[in-house]
Amino acid sequence: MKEETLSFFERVYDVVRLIPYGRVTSYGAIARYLGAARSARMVGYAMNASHTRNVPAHRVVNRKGLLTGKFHFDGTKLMQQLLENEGIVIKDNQVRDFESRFWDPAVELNK
DNA sequence: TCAATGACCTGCC
DNA sequence: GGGCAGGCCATTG
Repeated sequence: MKEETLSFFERVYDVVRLIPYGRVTSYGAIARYLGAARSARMVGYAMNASHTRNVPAHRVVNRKGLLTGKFHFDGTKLMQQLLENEGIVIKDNQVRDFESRFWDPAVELNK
């Protein structure tokens, strides 16, 4: 396997894996939870490498609830199908009731 | 080592 | 209210 020195990616993967079923979070939320709110871009970049890891990146969307990374999946509809499979409604590549489905690790994990 | 990129976010016009 | 640009941090070439 690969133990590339506990990089930020591992932290992101860990949080993403903790996302409950039927819930979604944003890059900024994870970044903020990791203490790098200004590194939201890094979170997205980490997901780019998530392909080599068992990480449900489809549960991670941008601040607007838009499936920005759907293009990076095997199929553009794969991400949407995965979310819908979890009970999440997708409208125009956007998560419906995103605020209701939003899962903030900084709050849920700190509870 | 330096430079450029990146599935973003916030602020300003 | 909507659209545009810049900034930040880490990884890779």
